[in-house]
Amino acid sequence: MLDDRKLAVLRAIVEDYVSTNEPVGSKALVDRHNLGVSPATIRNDMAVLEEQGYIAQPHTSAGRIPTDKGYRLFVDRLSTIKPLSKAERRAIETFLSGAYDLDDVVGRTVRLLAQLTRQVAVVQYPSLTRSSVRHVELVPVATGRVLLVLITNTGRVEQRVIETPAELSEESVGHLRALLNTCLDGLAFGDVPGAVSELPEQVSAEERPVAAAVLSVLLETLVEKHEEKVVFAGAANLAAMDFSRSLRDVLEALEEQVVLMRLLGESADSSTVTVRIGTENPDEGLRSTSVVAAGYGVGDLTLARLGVLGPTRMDYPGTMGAVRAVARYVGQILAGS
Amino acid sequence: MLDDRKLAVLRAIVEDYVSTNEPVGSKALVDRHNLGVSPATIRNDMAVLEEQGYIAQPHTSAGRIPTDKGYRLFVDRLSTIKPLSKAERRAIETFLSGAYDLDDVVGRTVRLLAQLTRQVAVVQYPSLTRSSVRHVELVPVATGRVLLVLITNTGRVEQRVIETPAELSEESVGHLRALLNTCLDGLAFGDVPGAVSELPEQVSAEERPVAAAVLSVLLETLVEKHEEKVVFAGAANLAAMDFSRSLRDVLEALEEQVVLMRLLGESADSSTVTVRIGTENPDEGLRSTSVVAAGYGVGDLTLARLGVLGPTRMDYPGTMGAVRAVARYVGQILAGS
DNA sequence: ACTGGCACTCCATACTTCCGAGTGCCAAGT
DNA sequence: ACTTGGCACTCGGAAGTATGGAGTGCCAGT
Repeated sequence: MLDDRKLAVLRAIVEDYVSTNEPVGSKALVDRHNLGVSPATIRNDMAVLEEQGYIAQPHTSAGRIPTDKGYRLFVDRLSTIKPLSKAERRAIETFLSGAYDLDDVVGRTVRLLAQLTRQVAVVQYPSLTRSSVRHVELVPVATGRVLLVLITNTGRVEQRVIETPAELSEESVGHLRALLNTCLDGLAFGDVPGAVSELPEQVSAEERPVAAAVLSVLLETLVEKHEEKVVFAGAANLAAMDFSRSLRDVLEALEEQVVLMRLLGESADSSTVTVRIGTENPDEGLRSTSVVAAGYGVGDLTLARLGVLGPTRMDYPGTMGAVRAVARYVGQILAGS
Repeated sequence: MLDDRKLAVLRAIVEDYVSTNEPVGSKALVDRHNLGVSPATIRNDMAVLEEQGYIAQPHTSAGRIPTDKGYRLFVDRLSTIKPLSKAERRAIETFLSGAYDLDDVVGRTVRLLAQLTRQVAVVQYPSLTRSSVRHVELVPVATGRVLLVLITNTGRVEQRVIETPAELSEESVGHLRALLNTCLDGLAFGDVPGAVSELPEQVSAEERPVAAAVLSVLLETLVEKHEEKVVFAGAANLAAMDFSRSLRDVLEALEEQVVLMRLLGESADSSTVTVRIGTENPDEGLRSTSVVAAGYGVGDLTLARLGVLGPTRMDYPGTMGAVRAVARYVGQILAGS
């Protein structure tokens, strides 16, 4: 169907169009890439490619630009992920190694990725559900109020204020805290509900209503925070891009947590880089953008995802390289802290 | 210098220009506002206003638009803050009252304000320096590592991992924790350094190096977090605005924490609404924007600031009303939680 | 199967024209 | 001393009109 030369032509069109942002014609192609044939031949190939839907012309008598389908083929078969330069790797390392808590790691990562790719970077906080309990803390903050602090093995800290139905003595709190920790320490979050269900029987009758309140909030936290936290950076880079849809739509989409979540996609198991191109994107308003994403985590465990959003006209090999590299480094940082 | 009618003319020009976004001419003025005079008279007044620098014409033979100086006069003397409608007040209340922790309060507030004003909203987290200690928690997370959690009276939680120089027994941690809390509980952050300096003498010799490490990190946290946290929302609304400077500059400025901080300005004592117009703004790149800001806090205590950023061509009375109302409600919410 | 030639299309750009809103100024009116 | 109507003038923006060039499709020739 598509012989080698036609594929080469498609690759050349993608590369040229990405770098120049102008529809590329047959003559320009033979000039810049030394295919050993004449423009006329290329034109025939281009006609075929167009018929198959890989490229299109904005107007009659203009050059061709790749379609989403064209980019897809390019990403799948015609390109290889471009590794970062030494300098870039070093930059990542120095930039990320200074972080001192999870917020800081995520913040630095998202800014780094935005700067590296000159696009919009999106980073998801390590998932609660895939984390495990490192410590539970109960702190009385006022009469009738207790603060629940939940610390995960990834360094994430969640807090919730609990209204206790009954007055609570200092030692009851201590007792409950000890109980919770012995019961939950090291437990994966997914296993917490099961473990928790047996707890109320282990406390005295008078503490039981309080314990119940605490536990219900604890479970609620696990569920609610299941809708994960996502941050982005590099919106300024959007201004330099040119969308067919208005910039406003894209900005709006970015401010919706839910959309951001969907955007990164459900985690593929490993740390492979996934690409979603234009209309492959589920969200209206992001139909003229592409997303390059990867999972990151410690060891084999994928904790969350991060990625980059840009125009479909994007340097895929370079972006994929940056995303992959950053994902790996973040994993290392998390493992080390 | 400027008689009443000239002021009325200026007010009319500002109002018309804000609502139509087109330079306003003498004829349009007399039509829309019933000043009892002829266009020619208005022209004379406009000539004076222009000479004084309150208005300008984009090109010869175009209508006039207000200058920054003109807006300034308008805000100071020609307008009154517009109170919100019943519906808007109710919307604020229902939207904010569902919040369950500080992050949530701030997040809801910033989105609310952006939606209400259709501009970019900026909210600063309650300042640490003006807060006081509600509780200090020490949690051993691994051998040689302790997590320091700091809870403020505003519900803010800070955490830091501390590398302890020596191994630390469970009871040492408990001891240190108790010591810290009795010493610091309820203390304003500004007073913490003084109180802390006497602590090392109260611990046994073997615990002293650990205590020193903990204390140094504690103080460091206070200092570092002095650079406050600021969030913004509503960037999508920027797209609808028209800047003389490029949108990119504005977006870039917004992503700089430092700039955002400066943008809200040093806190005026009370909750009065302050306005900074165009070139009054310290930052390059925000020279064509105006900022409407106010402090918020509990009772008389101003904890932080929040505000709105938009084009100089802005509905000042309405925006000031929204900012003032939201600031008050947030104060109430914080006081109640 | 490839190539050179050729007629054709059509977008961008630049140049012109033209209209009207708006101005400044002046002399006359109150 | 203001205010007003009149008038000539300016200038930006819209609409219309070339013009050129890049690119195409097709065809006949190698």
